[in-house]
Order: sequence, then C-alpha cells, then structure tokens
Amino acid sequence: MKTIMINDIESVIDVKLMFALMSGKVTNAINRVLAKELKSAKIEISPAQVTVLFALLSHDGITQKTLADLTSKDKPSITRLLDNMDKLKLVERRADPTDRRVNKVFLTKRGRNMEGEVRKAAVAAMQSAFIGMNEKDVNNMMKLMKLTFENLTNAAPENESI
Amino acid sequence: MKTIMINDIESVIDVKLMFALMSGKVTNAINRVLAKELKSAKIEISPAQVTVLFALLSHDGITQKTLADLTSKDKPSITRLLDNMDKLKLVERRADPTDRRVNKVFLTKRGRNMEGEVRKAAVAAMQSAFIGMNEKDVNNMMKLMKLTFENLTNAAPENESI
DNA sequence: ACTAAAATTTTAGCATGCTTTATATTGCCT
DNA sequence: AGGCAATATAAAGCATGCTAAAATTTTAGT
Repeated sequence: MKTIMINDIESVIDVKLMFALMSGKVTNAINRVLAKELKSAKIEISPAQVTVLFALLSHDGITQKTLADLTSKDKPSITRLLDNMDKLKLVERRADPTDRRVNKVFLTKRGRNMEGEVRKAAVAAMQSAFIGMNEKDVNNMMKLMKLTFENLTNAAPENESI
Repeated sequence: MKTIMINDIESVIDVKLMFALMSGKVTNAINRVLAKELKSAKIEISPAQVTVLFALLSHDGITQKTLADLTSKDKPSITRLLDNMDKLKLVERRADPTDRRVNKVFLTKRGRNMEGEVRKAAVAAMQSAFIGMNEKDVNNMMKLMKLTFENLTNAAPENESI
C-alpha cells in the first residue's frame, strides 16, 4: 500500500505558506462535511448561504454592501447568493425609501425559522472537528484565526471591514 | 459613521459555528491577497494552482487521484486545474505504462522554475498575517488546524486522506 | 475464462468567488 | 443649477469546488 504523509509537502515550504495551504484545506473540508450534513437532513441551503443566514439573524435589514463586508464576500457574490436565497424564499430585498440605490435585506419568516435546524446540522458537521483539543485550545485557535483575518484584511485597505 | 463589530454575529452562534465561518473568511482573505500579489508580480498562476504546484514539487509523478488526496480537492477539480496548468505549460500528463487508467503528473521545467517567485509572492502575501503573534502562537495554530483537518476528513471515510 | 465490481479519469452542470463593466442614484463642488 | 466623482447594485465572464454520470481499464470471484 502506498503511504504518503501529508507532512511531506511541508518540507518544501515555510510556515506562512503551510498555513495558507492548510487554511484552504480546512475550509474545503468544512464545506464538504456541512453540505453533506445539510443534505442528509433535507435542509435546502448551501454553506455559503448559511453564512448569509447567520449574518442576517443578527443584522436583519442591512444593505447588500454591509452584508458583503460582514461576511467578507464581494458584492457580486452577495447579489447572486441573494438571488438564489430569494428563489428559496429565505430572504427578501426591500428598496430603501431614502436612497434608491440601496436594497435592504430581510430574512423571511421561513428564513428565520430555519435557524434551529441549520444550527443543529452545522454543530453536527463540526462535531468531530475538535477531537483531541480542550476548550482552551479551541478558543485560542479561534482568537488567532480572528487576528489573522484582521491582519490580512487591514493590509488590503480597499477591502476594509466595517 | 455606522460601526458594526464583526463580533456581533458571534452572539448568535456557538464556537463550532464561529470557527466554521471564520475559517471560510480567513481562506477567502488569503486567496484574495495571494491572487493580488501574484498578479502584481506578473506571475500567471492562480491560488488553486499554487496548491498543485507545491504538491508536485515534493511528489512529482503522482497520479491525479493521489494529487486530489494530497491537496484535498476532488478529482474533477484536479482534471480541470491540470487542463489549465497544461495550457500554461506548467505540468504535463504521461500515461502510466502499467495501468492505462492512470495519468502520472509531472511538473515541466517551467513549472519547477516557478517555485522561487511563487514562494516569494506567497510569503509577501502572508507577510502581515501573523502580526501580533509570536512564533509559538503560529506553530500552535498550525498544529491545531492540522488536527482539525484530520478530524474532519477522518470523520468522512469516503474522502479519506492517504 | 467470464462476469461483476472497483478504480481512474473525464464530462456536464450547478453554485460561488473573483474582476470588469454597466446602470442608476446620490452628493459634492463651483 | 450643472457637472462630476463616489456609491450601490447588477450583469457578464472566468476559474474552481461540488455531485452525478459516463467511459475505460483493472481486479476479483466463481
């Protein structure tokens, strides 16, 4: 049996690159597992749409631009995500009466009611993710990831967070 | 000025979900910054292709299946990535004489020669990423990310790593 | 040796992340 | 007021990650 250690790749690259590659692998793994979990629970929502759902749960009625900043996605992605979520009757766009350029985005009742089952599926998907770590490890990793994100976005001023 | 703290979202969700969302944000940020860095250095290669390049630098001649496992991508993505990298003359596929189902993938000289400048661009892209952390923090985060990845992939046996 | 199952790659089709460009609206500046 | 830059959204087009299904080849079981 061929046995190639994933670590073999790392011999060629330094920690900064290693982290960049690993971050992508973790994200892809999460998306795969979450998509599978949602599908098997018959919940019609994609991982990308889940990020929008959770942003709106705490910020209902924000503009698409603000939603893009909050989720760290670009505006065209938000436009299409909302198109798809609109078709699924999860969100609706309402024109801002004071500024006609702007759409305000609201969850529908159906969207809001989805929170519980989506959260359950997501927690199930991540159930095994932290095996072998204690709570302090997980919180520490979260804190460092957040700092990494802020460092990367602050270094690119045109994509500033709000 | 409107000021919305990114942390506001977190009030609604638990650490598992928070991590899933944050991982996606970090990965997107890395891809954005890296793509920009490569473009400004006039290096014609995408972030996804960089992962293939580094895998092949340490494992030249592996099959597409092995490459998919190493990079944690699926086989159709590898097929298309290699199509594009072939057009750019970065890789070539050679038929395996002992198993005609299989392609072995090799870097071209041009691909191999790209290592230095790609590595430089990637390090530049990640330059600011770890500001405010010491080496121990970074190594610790890497170790935890690796463990997270392994936990997630081992939980889904059909996507096993090799 | 034959047939069925498994493995490898490809193709087709969808959603998403990106850039660039277009459109509409607002706000500023004189 | 007029004109111009800035802002918000959308549209078009490319690359990539996914699933499902097809095509080819190999392996296994009898």
